[in-house]
Amino acid sequence: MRKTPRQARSREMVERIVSAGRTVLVQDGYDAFSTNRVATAAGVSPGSLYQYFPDKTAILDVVIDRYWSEVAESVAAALADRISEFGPGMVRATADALVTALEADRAVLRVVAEELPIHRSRDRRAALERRVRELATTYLAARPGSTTRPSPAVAAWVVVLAVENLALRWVLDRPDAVSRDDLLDEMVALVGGYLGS
Amino acid sequence: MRKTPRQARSREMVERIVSAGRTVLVQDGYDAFSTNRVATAAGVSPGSLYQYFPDKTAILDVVIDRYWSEVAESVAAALADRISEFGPGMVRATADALVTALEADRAVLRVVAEELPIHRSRDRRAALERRVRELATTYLAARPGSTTRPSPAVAAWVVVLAVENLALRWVLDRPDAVSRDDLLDEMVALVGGYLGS
Amino acid sequence: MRKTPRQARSREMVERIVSAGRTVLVQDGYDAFSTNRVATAAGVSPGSLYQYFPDKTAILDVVIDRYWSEVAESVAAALADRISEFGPGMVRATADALVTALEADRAVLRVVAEELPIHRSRDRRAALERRVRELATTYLAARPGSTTRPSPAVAAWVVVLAVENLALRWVLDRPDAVSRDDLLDEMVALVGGYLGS
Amino acid sequence: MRKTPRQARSREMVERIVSAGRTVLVQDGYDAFSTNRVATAAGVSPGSLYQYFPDKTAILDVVIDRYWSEVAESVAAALADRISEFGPGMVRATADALVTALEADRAVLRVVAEELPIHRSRDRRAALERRVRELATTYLAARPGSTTRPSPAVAAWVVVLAVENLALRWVLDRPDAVSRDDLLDEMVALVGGYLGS
DNA sequence: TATGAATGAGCATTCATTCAT
DNA sequence: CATGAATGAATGCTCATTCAT
Repeated sequence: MRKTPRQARSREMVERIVSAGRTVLVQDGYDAFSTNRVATAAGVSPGSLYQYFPDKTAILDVVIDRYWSEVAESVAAALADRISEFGPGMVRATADALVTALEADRAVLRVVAEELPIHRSRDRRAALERRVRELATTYLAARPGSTTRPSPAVAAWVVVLAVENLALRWVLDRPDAVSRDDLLDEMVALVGGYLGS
Repeated sequence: MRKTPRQARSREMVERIVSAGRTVLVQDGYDAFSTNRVATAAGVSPGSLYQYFPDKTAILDVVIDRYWSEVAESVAAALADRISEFGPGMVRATADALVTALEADRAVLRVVAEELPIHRSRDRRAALERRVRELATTYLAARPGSTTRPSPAVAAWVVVLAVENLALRWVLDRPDAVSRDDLLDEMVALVGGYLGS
Repeated sequence: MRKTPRQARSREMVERIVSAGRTVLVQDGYDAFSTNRVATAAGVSPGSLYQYFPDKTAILDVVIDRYWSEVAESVAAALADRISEFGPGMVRATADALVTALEADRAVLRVVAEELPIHRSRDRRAALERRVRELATTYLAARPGSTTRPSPAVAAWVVVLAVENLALRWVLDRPDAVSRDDLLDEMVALVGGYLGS
Repeated sequence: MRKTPRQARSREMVERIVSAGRTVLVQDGYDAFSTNRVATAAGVSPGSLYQYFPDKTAILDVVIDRYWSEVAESVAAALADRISEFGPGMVRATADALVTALEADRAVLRVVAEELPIHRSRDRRAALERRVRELATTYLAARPGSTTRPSPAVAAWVVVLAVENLALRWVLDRPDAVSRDDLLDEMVALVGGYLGS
């Protein structure tokens, strides 16, 4: 008698493996992220990994995907929430959501953003940026005092990248001179000054 | 009669090895950066590598160092050149120097900035950022219309990171929507707006 | 239906590897005792060695252990068998057992006793000596005509070392002047004369 | 102007190299006895070693030879000195000389007798043994109460090996239970008892 | 002779992947 | 499906020896 349909058991296994992968990554670092270690942590045999993932990197990719998806979800939600409310409140709320999301799992962030080669995260980060950029472009095109220069697309590119990287570096480096509030203030000032609000 | 003094022959070998390291890195990627491959590319035996470098990472470190040193030198020189000339000209010239320097060897940049585990470049990039940030802090503290908020240190942190990352991403991603001139224009606008010029 | 239980397969592999190790040691010498060569001789891949042994020396240790264990077992058994029977019969029987045990695998003895750095065998030989010495000490303390000089401990030290080395050298060097019977006769005379029987 | 004839300079170099070899062996151990290390210690280049020695082992052989030669010289001298004086005095004096000689350079003995494979010393030790054995055989054949059993040759083989190994092990292991005087006493007793003096 | 840079075969070990059970 | 023993190519590195200078 089968307790769970095949589909569900698959999901369970994938879940176990990904979760073990995350644990190994966080606790032992990227260099220790070996198939044997992940299999052991997942309580399965090395061979079983290959029933659910084509190779080692596929497991890692899911772990990374998951992290950036969560960040993207939070940020997009915050931005969408405030998109109609023109002005600095929206910038601050979005930046706040981003910092909060990045900080939610600093253990993973540390590995993903410092130990891994960047290209492992590239697609996911690009997706996050594109998503936010599109919302921002739309917003910029629609806002009342919209001028012709910079074009909404270019301005969105600039703003999104600047804010994203400032947030990332702040979370990773925790510079003494800059408090969380300072960070948000400066981001608002940066964006505000640039867009000439 | 000695054709080449000993010192020079050493330098030659180091040069050959580092250059081969660069080639391997660019052509075969970070994962293929093995001592045997570097030795083959350099046309020397594996053992010879160890006459000039203590281990594999030392070779890689020189390749990386070399890249970031060139970037740092260009940017610091451009900034120092224009530091007395307050205003947008300085920002544009510095950003221009940075983009030019980053573009000088895109093949290496691609590997160094995307394939390598980030911590391999971190110290070098941190040094570059610190150097520019210190110049910027000094400049900001000295400029005529200096206000109290944001503090020079914080403002320098924001400006340097924002400009650096924008430049880096532009060189790496070459976004269709943003021309080189657009990029420089936007950087000037971003910094100018922020600092309230 | 499982043909061989897991345990047995493990033992089989260990056996194959140790046996191949012995072969390599005997046929190619200690210097050629490399993991690759042992693996080839065992008909397994180099990686498989490490499923059963932590490193190269562990394989060698088992080969050495095995040899000395067999010798120790034979000698201790012979000695224990005759320990109650005071006098020359015991000495002869024990020495005989020792010579027989050493001769059982002269090929291994040659390598173990002459090619290996001595410290590789030291613990095992020391254990063998200690074991026999303790039996001898007990015997000497208990025997009827026990005198005070030499003390049983000292006398046992002398006797065990002298007999062991004579046997070892005889087996290794096979001196023309000394037949097997000569050897045993002389050992009995040596020990008998010393202990003043 | 040549200060020293070629022959003499050769001797000097050989001396330097052998002496450096001894130093490396004693201070760094057998595993560190590499040509580079010996060359450095001798203050010459690795290549120069090969002008005086065919290969690495030849250097080591001289170091070992030298040690055993000194031991052989002392023991043979002591034995020759007392050979006419029949009885225990001779045994004691010879054994004493042996122990003294072995102890004269325990640093070398430690390496030669514990770290090196025995076969490296074999020929030299065999020569020492043969030399002493011949003297002993002659002595035994000539001594007044000479019996037919054991034959002088066999008796000499037994006595020389037993005494040599007892001395060696005592110097190396320094057993608590056996003082230097004990050792000599026991040797005299062992030999005396055996030869029926 | 003396040099010492260069050699390169060889080593012990790892680990993603496979496949017979 | 799950297993896990077995694989074997590949790794970083060493060091006795050579040979052009």
